[in-house]
Amino acid sequence: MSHTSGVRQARKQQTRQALLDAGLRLLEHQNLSSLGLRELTREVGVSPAAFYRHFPDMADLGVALVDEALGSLHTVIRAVLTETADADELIDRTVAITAAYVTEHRPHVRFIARERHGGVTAVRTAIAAELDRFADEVAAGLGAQPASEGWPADDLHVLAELYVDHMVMTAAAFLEAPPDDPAAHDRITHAARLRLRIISIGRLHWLDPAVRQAATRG
Amino acid sequence: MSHTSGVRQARKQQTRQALLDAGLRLLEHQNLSSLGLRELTREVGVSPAAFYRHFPDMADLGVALVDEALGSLHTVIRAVLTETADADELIDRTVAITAAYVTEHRPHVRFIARERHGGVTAVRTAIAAELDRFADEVAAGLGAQPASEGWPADDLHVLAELYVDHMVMTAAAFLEAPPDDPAAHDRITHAARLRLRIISIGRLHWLDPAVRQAATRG
DNA sequence: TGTACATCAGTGAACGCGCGTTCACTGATGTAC
DNA sequence: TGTACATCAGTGAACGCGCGTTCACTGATGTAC
Repeated sequence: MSHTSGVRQARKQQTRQALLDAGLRLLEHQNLSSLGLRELTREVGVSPAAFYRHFPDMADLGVALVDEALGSLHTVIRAVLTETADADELIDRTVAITAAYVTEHRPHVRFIARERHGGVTAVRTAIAAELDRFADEVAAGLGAQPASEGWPADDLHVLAELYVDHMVMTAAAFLEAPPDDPAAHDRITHAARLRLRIISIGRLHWLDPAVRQAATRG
Repeated sequence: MSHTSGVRQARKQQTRQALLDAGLRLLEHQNLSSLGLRELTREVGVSPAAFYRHFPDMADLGVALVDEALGSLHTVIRAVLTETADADELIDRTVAITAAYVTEHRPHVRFIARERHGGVTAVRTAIAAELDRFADEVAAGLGAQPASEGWPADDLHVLAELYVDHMVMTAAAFLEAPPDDPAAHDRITHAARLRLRIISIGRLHWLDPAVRQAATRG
């Protein structure tokens, strides 16, 4: 029978984690497609061949990093969506959580932003799949709100994608600012809230014919 | 006196352009940070050393590609903003122009999406600068509209950035779809219009206290 | 128009270097009895 | 508990290869007179 918690397994996991951590460190200033296998194992302090005990290639390590970066966010998103009823509070909490996530997981967020449209197909696909799942969860959350009455499911999903894209956009903005610049932090927070509120208001009046007509007059 | 239109200059420009074109071709499936100098000159059919007659390094070629990809869009943006008064028409034209630009300049758009958050600082900076200029132009256009009365300049700029980011987001969506898939094209067009309309409606009712209060009730 | 000299885009060879992958191996950990 | 064998994460040497950069060069184009 195979053992899953022995000393050997634990040590293997440690090395695997060291590879992921070192990868994230080295990817601060470069793309996954230019990260070298030897460069990575040198950083960790193992022989180049050791890499193959954990990943078949770099793309595979990248996919593991995607999971590490985004996998834990699903429960957070569901919690915020179900616990928060008030729209303004939801916006503030969403922006605050995004800011906190960037502060605490800066290298992970940078990796996602950098590889979302990067040159490694498997990684791009993995990121897109996670973001799609986020959109599904947000769509489910929106669908449960009274304000969504009269919305076609398709359009509700477009709206959910808009919120997700906006979250990513805000995370990227926090990323570009220096980590210890309160003024920049506040500016980005303000902008993110403003944008979310505009979308929220637009959403609420989407089905109001009088409002729609006014909107077309620009 | 230096000659700018001689046979020699023209031939030099041809080689330079061949390097840019080949670069764009090779960057379809990889990042700039992993594009090799020899790989590029091989594709063009010149010796590796010839590269240095045109660019000091790959980052510099990347910056030239940014200019090629985004430089010509400023006049387009200004034209659309000043010529179009009706909001719905502006939305439709913006989406149509975005779709056309992706169709006609697919490799350029892919390059921008890929390197916007990529590992080459000089290129990232150049892209950010161009997008900032777009936002300035959009902000100026919005400021000239009667619907912008009562908006602080800062918030108007946030709104302009939202429109620009949305344009990039839409371009990325067109990019991910197969080039010859009318159904996907229509779906993305519909989603892009819907999102722009929601933002447009939210913008118009931003300063309406009754509407804002309703929005916070979610 | 012709001639003598200057410019300079592109060449081709050479350099040292780090790369990804393979392989037989070692020795600590795990298993069976 | 002790022993004999199996497993397997990590090693270290070796391989062929393509890389970026340099340099003196060539020969077509440009300039001066």
